[in-house]
Formats: sequence, structure tokens, C-alpha cells
Amino acid sequence: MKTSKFFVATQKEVPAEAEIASHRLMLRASLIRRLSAGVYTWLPLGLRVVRKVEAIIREEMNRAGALELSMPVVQPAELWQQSGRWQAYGPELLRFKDRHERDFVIQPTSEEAVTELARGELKSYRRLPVHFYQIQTKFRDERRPRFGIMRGREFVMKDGYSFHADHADLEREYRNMHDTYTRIFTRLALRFRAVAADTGAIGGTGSHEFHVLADSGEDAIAFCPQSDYAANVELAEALSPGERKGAQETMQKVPTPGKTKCEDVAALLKLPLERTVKAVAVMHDADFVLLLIRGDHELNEIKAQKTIGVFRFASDGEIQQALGCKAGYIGPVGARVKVVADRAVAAMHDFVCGANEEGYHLRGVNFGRDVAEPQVADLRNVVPGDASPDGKGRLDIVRGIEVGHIFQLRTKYSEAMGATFLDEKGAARPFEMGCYGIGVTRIVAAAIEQNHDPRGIIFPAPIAPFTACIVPIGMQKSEAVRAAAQRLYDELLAKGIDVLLDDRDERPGVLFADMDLIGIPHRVVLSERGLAAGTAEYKGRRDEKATDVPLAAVAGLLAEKLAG
RNA sequence: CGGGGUGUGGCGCAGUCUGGUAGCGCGCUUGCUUUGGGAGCAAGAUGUCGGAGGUUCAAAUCCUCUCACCCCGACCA
Repeated sequence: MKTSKFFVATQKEVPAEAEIASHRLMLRASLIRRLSAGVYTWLPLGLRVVRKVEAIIREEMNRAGALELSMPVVQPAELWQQSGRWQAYGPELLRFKDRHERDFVIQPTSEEAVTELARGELKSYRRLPVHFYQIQTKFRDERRPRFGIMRGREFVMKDGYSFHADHADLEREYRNMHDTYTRIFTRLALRFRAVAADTGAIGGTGSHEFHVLADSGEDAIAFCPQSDYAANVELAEALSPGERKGAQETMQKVPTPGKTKCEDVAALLKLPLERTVKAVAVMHDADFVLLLIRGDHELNEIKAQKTIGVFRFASDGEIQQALGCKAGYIGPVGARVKVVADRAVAAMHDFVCGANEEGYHLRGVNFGRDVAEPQVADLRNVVPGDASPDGKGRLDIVRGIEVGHIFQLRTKYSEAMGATFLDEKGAARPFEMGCYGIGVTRIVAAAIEQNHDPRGIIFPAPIAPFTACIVPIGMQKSEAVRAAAQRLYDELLAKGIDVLLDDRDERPGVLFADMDLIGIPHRVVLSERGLAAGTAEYKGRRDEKATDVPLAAVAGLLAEKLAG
């Protein structure tokens, strides 16, 4: 491709809307343009990247035995009513009526449509297993779309659905997909991690998320450098720090006027933050519950919900009513309410907590002596340095962007929609189902988030819009440069290299800046000076400096770089 | 959906408080010069100031309503 025949519309200045690097760079490099909130046009340059990502996913899915099909973006509401998601999905599901006033949705995923297909086509166990997938547009009416393509409302997803006669076969396919996803993200040349994820209400043995590692990621991932343990922080188990030591202090009430936060109380009493306990007041139905968390820890709401059921935070009025005190000074001592302590709190002695009296805290508090032994549960987020749940080391935490999720659905949809097959004995049984998603367009943003510098994007070669570019200096003036550029361009094309010849009549600085911004991994510069010496100049996008290469060796060098 | 904020040329902004008929930078067009890291000079084009209504001799500016977008908040590829 020649730039003059392509569409490069780079910008020096960035629209104010762009918050994160990938969003800014995608706009500046003319990969995308915004059409509406969370809805973007993919410009030719960006679409080339999307297509490359899709191609790799498609190859690996096909290799893994999955079959590509395409289901409708617009789907009838009846299917969604059968599965229950018409009610359950909420406002993220975009709904509309056709001219006959019939309800439709724009698919956010396709479990219903694929289960409908299976119900009609997979009548016998002899047809199983089957894995269908599609690469296609999805729409979720996010409450707050942001970060450009990263969390857009319209996006492209690879969604696959497998059907099995029994759970063992589903687990086999699940492992197959785990391996396939690992291959896909490896081929995409991204730094990633597969992490155990919450299976939510469905349960079952499995759900894994695949995260691209990036500091700007919205998810926190706990992993153990000494083992292969990795889990989303929302799920990672926090072990008990050990046995509680005996009490050494006597409990005493200390004035702490105006100090409602653990940090402030600890500073006032000149005690480390981890000697304090914060009490979080929540309501489970009509029950008032105090959750005790160590001052330096953070409540994990998912864990808390698993422990006490669905809850909400108590209002000031409810706290006043239950404890006769305002928030900021509440604690378990003397409180006639249900108390659940985090494991770390259960191991504390001589701690500090609220006195249930405004302006006062208690210090030297001990379970058993001053306050009843509480119910104990894992309630907090793990922090770096915590023991790994597999007992093999200490946890560290990194941030990630979720780009893939594999899930054992089991019979949730097949039962809800009456999708059954006949087994060997002629009995009708619901399909065991798995589903497997990859955020295709999100991968583009995540790749940029992980690979950029002040000059722009640094695309991993497998997904770069062009893998190499030729920058001729003074091409419009110099016949020699023009001819050499054309020759090299033809040669690289003949070798199957995806090359961009930047033949614009611009100053070299403009060409360099654009090629860097767009993130083309390999650059070859041709100039009269170099040609006189029979050389071209090669520079990798991450290289500090360019190196001179004999003109005749350029194609070979690039082929070698791209192979390696 | 709650809270905060912004809408002025393709992009980034000033002007709004204190009404007087719109300006800067980038980009764009043309010409000349320039040509190894986002050039210089000159001449140009592009605005119903988000929309509707109101106040006023006069509204980008004040008032009301509305729409769009962005940012912070209870979980998704």
C-alpha cells in the first residue's frame, strides 16, 4: 500500500474526550473516529488491525475444532423471554420494536440464538459435541461508556458456544479452549495472564478470564510469582494470617473527637493502621450486620455477599437505630447485632475500634474477653504480600484488561429453553454448554495500552496495520530515491510483507512522526545519501538508533525479523 | 440512573461574570521558498456561537426549557 492511495489522517492535537493512552493514540493515529457515545467508526488503518486480530482468532478457533457461523445481530424478544434474560439483563440490553410493534433486541451475546439453533438441530447425542462460534458486532448499552473502544457500547466479539452430552466432555472442551486462548494471546504477542474468575450464581468448576497486563487496566489480578496461581482480586482468597496472640492490654475508652477514619484514629493514638478495626454497617434484608475489616484492608463486596447474602450499606438512620451512635465511631463492643469478622480481624489482639459513642474509640480490645467471638469469614481484598492460597509463596498484584472469558454454562440455558437431545438410552437430556468470549476490538485498545511510548503506538508485529514501512527522503525530487523506493516496495510485496510506502510529498519529519505514531514495527529509510553508498537505513519501532544495511539485504533482514 | 462539567469553523481553545454583532493556535486551499524528526513567508476559505423559546433598541453573553457530549460513582469482551 502507498500512503497516497490510503487514508492516513493523523492529528497533532487530541480531542479533549480522550482520557487514556490507547484512546488518545487511536484517535490521533486515525484508527477510529467517534460517531456517538461509545460508538466508533473504524477507519481503514484501524480496521486492518481488527482484521489481523480476527484472522488469528479464526485460525486458532478453527484449528481447535470450532465451527464458524453467524447469528443475527437483531433477535426476537421471545427467545430472551424464554431464557429469562429479557427481565434479568436490565437496561444494558438494547430493546426496540419493529413496524409491527414486536419486541426485538440487539444482541449483547448470543446464548439464546445458539441454543435455539441447537434445540432444532442437535437432536441426538451422535451430533455432539459441537462448538459454534462467530466473530461479530455486539451492543451493550453501558451505563457509562468510556475509554474509547476499550469500553464502548458497540464492539466486536468472538463468541463461541459448545454443546456436550455430559459434564466431563464440557470440561474437556473447556481445557481445549483454555489452551486455544493461550495460543491466541501468545500469537497476538501480548503479555497476558489467565486468571480464575468468579463463577457467579451458576457455579460449576470453571470460569477463567484472560487479562492483558497493563497499568491502566480496570481489573486487579492477584498472582503468585512462585507458582501458577492467579485470580481476579474479587475472587482471590485471603488466608488467615495465623493464630491470635493473647491479650496484653486492658480495654480503655479514649477520646477521639472528629476522628472518624481509621487512618486518623491510628495517627492520633500513634498506633500502626493495622492495629485498628473498621466496622462496616450493612443491611441484609431487615437484618443489621457489622462487618469487621482491619483498618488497612478493603472490604470485598462479592465475598461479603457470599457470606451474608445480598446486602446494601446501612443508612445513617439505620446505624443510629441499631447502635445509638453515628457512623465513624461504631464497633462491635456492646453491640447487640450480628457481627462478621474478616479472618485477619479474627487474628487480632489489643485492637482499636469504635466505642459506639460519638467522639470515642476503644483500645486494647480483645475477642472473647471484651466482645463475643464473632462469625469469621474471608471478607477482604487480598493485598500484595499476602500468602498465596495455594501455600506456595506470596501474592503480588498487577492490573489487567479483560479480553477473554471462558465459562462453563452447564445447563442454565438448555434447561430454561428446553433444549434437549436424546442420549444412548433414548432419554431427553439438556445440553451441557460452555461459552467462550474474546473482545476483538478491545484487544486493539489493550494492545496499544500495553505497547506505546511518547511518540505513539508500538504495534506488536502480528497485528500491526502494516508490518513495515518505507520512508523515502526527497522522493519527489530524486529520481534515484523514487526508483529505489518502488523497487524495494515491489520486492517486499513479493515476499509477502505487508509494507506501506510513504510516498507523500511531506518533509521527512512529518513522515517519521506519522510512522512512529501509527506504530509500524519496522522502518526502512531511503535517501540519496544512502543510495550513493548502496545502503538503506533500518530501524525497529523500539530501537534507539537506526542502522545502515546494504540495500540488497533489506528484504532478507525484514523477512528474518518478521519470522523471528 | 445519581453527582459534577462542557457545548464557539475539521481539532484544541479564548470571549460569557460586566450584552454592542466573533477571535487565537493547529489543520485546510493557493503561490513562492524550504526538504533527515511534525518548516517559513504571503494571500485565502470555513461559524445560523448545540437547539427552541423569552428579556432587550441590541444576546455567544441574561432567563427558561431542551438536546448532545465528557468526567466521578454499585463488573463487563
